[in-house]
Amino acid sequence: METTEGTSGFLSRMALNDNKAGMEGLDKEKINKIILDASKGSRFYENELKKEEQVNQRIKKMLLQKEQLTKQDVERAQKQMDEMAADLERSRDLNRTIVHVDMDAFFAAVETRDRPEFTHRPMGVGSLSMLSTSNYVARRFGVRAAMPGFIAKRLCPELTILPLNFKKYEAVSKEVCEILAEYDPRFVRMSLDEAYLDITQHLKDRETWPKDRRTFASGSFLSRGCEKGTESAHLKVVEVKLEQEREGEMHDDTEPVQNYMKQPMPTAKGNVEESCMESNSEHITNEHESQVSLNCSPELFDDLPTQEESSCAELGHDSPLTLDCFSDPHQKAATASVTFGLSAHEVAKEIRFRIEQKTRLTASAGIAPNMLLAKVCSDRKKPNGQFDLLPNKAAIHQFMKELPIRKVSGIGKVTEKLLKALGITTCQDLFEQRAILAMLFSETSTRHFLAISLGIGATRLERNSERKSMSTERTFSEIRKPEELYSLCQKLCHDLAREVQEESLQGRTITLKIKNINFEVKTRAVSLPSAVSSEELLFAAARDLLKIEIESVHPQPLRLRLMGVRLSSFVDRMDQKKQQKSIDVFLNIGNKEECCSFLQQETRVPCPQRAGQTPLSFFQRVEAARKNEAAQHDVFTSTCTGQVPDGSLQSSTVQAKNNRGETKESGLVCPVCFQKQNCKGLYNFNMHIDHCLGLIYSEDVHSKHLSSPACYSGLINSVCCSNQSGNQNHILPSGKDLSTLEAHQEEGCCTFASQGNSTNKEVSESDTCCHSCQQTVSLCSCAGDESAGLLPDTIVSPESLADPTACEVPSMTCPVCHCSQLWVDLQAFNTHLDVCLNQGIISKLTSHECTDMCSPGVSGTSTKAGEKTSLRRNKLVEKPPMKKAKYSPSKNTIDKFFNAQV
DNA sequence: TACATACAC
DNA sequence: TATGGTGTATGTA
Ligand SMILES: Nc1ccn([C@H]2C[C@H](O)[C@@H](COP(=O)(O)OP(=O)(O)OP(=O)(O)O)O2)c(=O)n1
Ligand SMILES: [Mg+2]
Ligand SMILES: [Mg+2]
Ligand SMILES: [Mg+2]
Repeated sequence: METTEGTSGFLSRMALNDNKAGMEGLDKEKINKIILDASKGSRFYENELKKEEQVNQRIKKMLLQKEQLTKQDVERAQKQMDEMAADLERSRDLNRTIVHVDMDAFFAAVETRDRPEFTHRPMGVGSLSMLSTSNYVARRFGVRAAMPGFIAKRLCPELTILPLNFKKYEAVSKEVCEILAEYDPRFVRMSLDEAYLDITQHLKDRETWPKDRRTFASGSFLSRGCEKGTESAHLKVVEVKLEQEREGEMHDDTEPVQNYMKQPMPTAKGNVEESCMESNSEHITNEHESQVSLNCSPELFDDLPTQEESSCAELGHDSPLTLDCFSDPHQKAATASVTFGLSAHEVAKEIRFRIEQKTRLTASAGIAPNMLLAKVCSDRKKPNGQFDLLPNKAAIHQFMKELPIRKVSGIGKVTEKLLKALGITTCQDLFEQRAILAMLFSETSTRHFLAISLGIGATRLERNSERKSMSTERTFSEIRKPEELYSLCQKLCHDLAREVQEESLQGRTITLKIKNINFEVKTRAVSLPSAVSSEELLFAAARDLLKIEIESVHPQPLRLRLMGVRLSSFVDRMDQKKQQKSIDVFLNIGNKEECCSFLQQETRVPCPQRAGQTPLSFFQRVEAARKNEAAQHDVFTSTCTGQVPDGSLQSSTVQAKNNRGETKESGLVCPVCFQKQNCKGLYNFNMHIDHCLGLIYSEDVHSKHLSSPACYSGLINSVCCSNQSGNQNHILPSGKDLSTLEAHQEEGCCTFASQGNSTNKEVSESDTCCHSCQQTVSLCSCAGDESAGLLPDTIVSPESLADPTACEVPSMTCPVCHCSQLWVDLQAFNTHLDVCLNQGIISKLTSHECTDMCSPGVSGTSTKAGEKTSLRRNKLVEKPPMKKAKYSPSKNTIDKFFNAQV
């Protein structure tokens, strides 16, 4: 409060533009007042005030700190910053041409396309509770994304709110991406409606192209897009022949993009006039609006303010145009061809043109030598425009000089306010205050600020990195009954588990998020010793966290308005593969050269060199594996004496001893230790196998559909990982030792410790609990779903079975009925397993897995999975020294987005 | 590792 | 009546 505006700061800070008021919109005062009136007294508002106060405190502290800085401090910092700046300067690369493309009022535009009656009427997309976005007409009234619909309605009673159609947005997005890919196959999608392209190579290629490759038919009518086009009445189809570079033009623009509460008044966009302003003499930028050159939808012909001429003239300046007005606006077949030039500017125009042709939606673009600048540029001439920043230092400097820091991606509401308290508003200020900043902010922030102030950003597009977390959350009307809270929590876990499993992820950290009815948010997290993905284990953890929260306010009820569950700390792709596929390796041990080498390489376990020899039988392979295992860990002391008659079902002749010399009878036969197991159901059987394999039971067992021996993790994993960081053996927690565990197992548990060395009592932490009886971390007890015991989830997609010969399947022995046959192929074996399991569950052993594991350098170039390939490669790309705001939301699923507004 | 904050769309 | 959902980065303890 002391620092900036007075009361109700978060509302009053709105720096609204003045605007044609009246019918055309509202002015800033009115908007502020309406929003304030609508918010005042609400729990939401109270919480906003609270948060704002915290920020103010932070500012206060910061200023205090600033006062105490000595001259020497600052001088020293100045020196360091100058060095850093020089460093950054040296790293500046002006040789790339980056384009940022962003669709205009995206969701709203899609809706408008399909319901043209909203073209000129204020409209928002979402619900009365929350809007995802609004069209440009509505924006004149202050209606914004992330604003609740009911407040939007107060701002603009005429507002129509349309529900979300996420599938449509996805479809459109895909269409756009198809175009973008032609200019840069490695373009980076930042969200459904925007992407970065590096067109440097395209520009070179383009030079050599025949003209017709830059020529496009202008077919049926296009939406003239956003309301900006409202002013452009006359359809002009053009033949653009631009080979020359245009004169630069400087255009200053517009309101900061902000939270709706602080949003400046959206102008009715005087872009047209502005774009005709005389160009800056320093030729800093090129900018150009091309909507005029694009088509309009038919109904636009009726309205027509005519400030267009000047714009046309401007357009003509850089584009020799042939204007061809339609006489009949309803003649859909009218066409003209449009040829675009060779420059980056022309490329962006071409892209936008093609997007509009294809989708009937408009996009804006920014062209600059790096991502940071391109992003700012794309916003500058919105909607339906583009802004072009020349790749030289002078131009950039000029551009940055007046640029409000808030315009930069990554600088948001709070940072803006913090910096404003230091007298920093523009990027130039940011540069000038660098010494102070260095003293008050972290090195990371300081560096970031400095880079921004210099207009230096990433020049290499990094492929979206692998996801780090996945979550589901939901807002609801107050819930306070514990039963309901728990059941909601379970539902969330259910949903999350499904999606996690869809991506074959497993994570170790579960985070519960809650928001109480006062909008106070808390997160509570727990990290497990092993990665999980099942509903049951997620819920077991989340439930415990929730329990703590409920108890913490007891006897008051925990009154929530939101709950969410997140999974993170995913196991590394390779590690996961090891886990999931180790049974493959296990079964193939001694049989596949690659597997052997893999084993040797990863585990330093001596592996018999059997390449080229007769394939081993299943038993031989199992035995070989066991010997390796035993040699390494000296755990499996039992010997396999089992000799199973071919074709025998439920073989009762198998003899196997566990490490205490006990013999078990009846039930399923473990394919690893050959003990017959008395486990009730597959659930326990699976757990036994996992244990037998020596791996921490990592829960796949709960998965719904299916199963695969390929998922039994274990033997290999335990061998592979026991000496690797991240999966070390743990010392048994105090109070427990192996005998405790053994005693426990004596009590009827069918599992036994298989990991670690029994002599020194080292054992995997997870072994301290018995998974079979579901006392692991007490996680499973709540699931109560033992009957659903399934074999582990397959991580293997059906297509990976496409080539059953890739890994030979000689005489496999069914781990369930124990019959041994010469299977025709993998599929036959799997089919047998299905029948045998009689669970309606597909059990698949796949063939590629082994190969995949063995040649980690080879990315899965498989059929349609280009993405997995790129994800892999991503890690090889070195990070640019300069930090850019990283954001990879493309991982959202439709489901999730739907969730967003339901 | 846990948690809160800030930011993006 | 009613103020979202998903994901990443960073600072701090
Ligand atoms: N807080 C937000 C912001 C955006 N979106 C959705 C709706 C938008 O249509 C889409 C794209 O976001 P943009 O920031 O690009 O905004 P628009 O495309 O709607 O408008 P603009 O013309 O300013 O780009 O993402 C959302 O759901 N919630
Ligand atoms: Mg957009
Ligand atoms: Mg966008
Ligand atoms: Mg910003």
